[in-house]
Amino acid sequence: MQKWVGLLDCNNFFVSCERLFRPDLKGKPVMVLSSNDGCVVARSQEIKDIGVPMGVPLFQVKDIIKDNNVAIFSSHFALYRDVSRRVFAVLRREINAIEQYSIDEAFFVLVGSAESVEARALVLKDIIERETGIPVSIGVARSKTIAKYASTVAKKTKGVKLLAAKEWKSLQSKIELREIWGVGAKTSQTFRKNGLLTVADFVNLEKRTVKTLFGVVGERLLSELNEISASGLTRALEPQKSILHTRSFKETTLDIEVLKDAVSHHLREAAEDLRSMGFLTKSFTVYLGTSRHGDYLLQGGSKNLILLTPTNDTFTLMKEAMKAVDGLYKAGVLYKKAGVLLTDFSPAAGAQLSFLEDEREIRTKQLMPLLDLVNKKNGRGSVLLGTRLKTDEWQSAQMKKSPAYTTNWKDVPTVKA
DNA sequence: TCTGGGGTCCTAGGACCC
DNA sequence: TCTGGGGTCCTAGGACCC
Repeated sequence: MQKWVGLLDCNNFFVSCERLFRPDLKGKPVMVLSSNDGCVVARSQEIKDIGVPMGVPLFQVKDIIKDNNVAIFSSHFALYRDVSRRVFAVLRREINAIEQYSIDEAFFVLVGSAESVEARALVLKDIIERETGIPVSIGVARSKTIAKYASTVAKKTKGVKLLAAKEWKSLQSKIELREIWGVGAKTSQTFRKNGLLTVADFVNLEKRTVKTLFGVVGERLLSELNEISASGLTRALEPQKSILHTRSFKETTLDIEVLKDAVSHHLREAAEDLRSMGFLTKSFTVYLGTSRHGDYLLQGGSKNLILLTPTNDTFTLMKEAMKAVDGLYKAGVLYKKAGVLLTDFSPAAGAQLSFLEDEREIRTKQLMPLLDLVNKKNGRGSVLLGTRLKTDEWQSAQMKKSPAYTTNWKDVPTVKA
């Protein structure tokens, strides 16, 4: 029995989510923008065909939008996460072990002959599309990296592609290394310097040579491209290792109070995520950033804070975070971004009690679950800890956001008969 | 005028130790 | 006069991904 790796990939995922509730946009050009409506982060097939690249700033494609009557949406993550959850719930029901790799992709294992596995993949695609309304593609091969490539072929053909040894070998001299998952701009440049352009060039190298020139990453890539799986579905079982909350501001700011407002907002949300995952954090980082474009490029900074006792208590974290902002802040610098990164997790259940914990800490600790419950019921941010400025100076601009069709009762569509 | 946010893994280099 | 080297642990930052 042969063991295969499948990769399920949702087509133009954010666009497909928006189209679920706007069926009139099927077959029409649609884009989804990043926060602040800054760049294009998802494109319908029609937009890709016009030649709009991924990640391009919105202002550079204004004319194209006008000329082609493009429908535009601000990104709406609550909606995408909810649709994602539905898609992978169906996949999980059909295939017991899956490794969700991103909001719109998951790996899984299939066992059997090439013919039977391909037939199974076609059925899976059909079931998911029928039950969720989201179009998907499936790539199948003997390793994740090849399955990933197969899924790009699938998108251009009937939606499912199984790449077995013979066909894969015949393709190798036609596939550039840059097209391979894990080979970015930097790595492909290094490859080129060594005279390696295609997959065929690379897989013909000695294992020892690859290790010397390209390290463990290169070595792993070599075996993956030689149909020897270098990583199983291990990540499926491993807990998340960090939580990052950050956002660019609408406008730059000189004001430390605005920065504190933003940092405390991100910290509240990150701590809420942490609690919902059942973790404590022992180490976290506060970032203040400047614009990536302009005079203050290197003026930002970050501070890593190590806690005496692991915690998920918003108050305890907040105190430290505000001190960190005081330490990082430089007067006269135009800030454009702030964020919080939580790391070094441990399970909240059965955590050691600290003798240093005072009365207040114990009381607020009991408050946290209640706070999360209220916010879950009434929407994030309905009850807040700490002060909150009246300013929305640091918030992001979202001009084109779709209604919260699936995550907020007031936006649920009604059917009229 | 206008350029995202949320992740993972790896590596180089400093601090420290014997 | 002579002035090690190897190990570990940690962190910041790079590279990559969607």
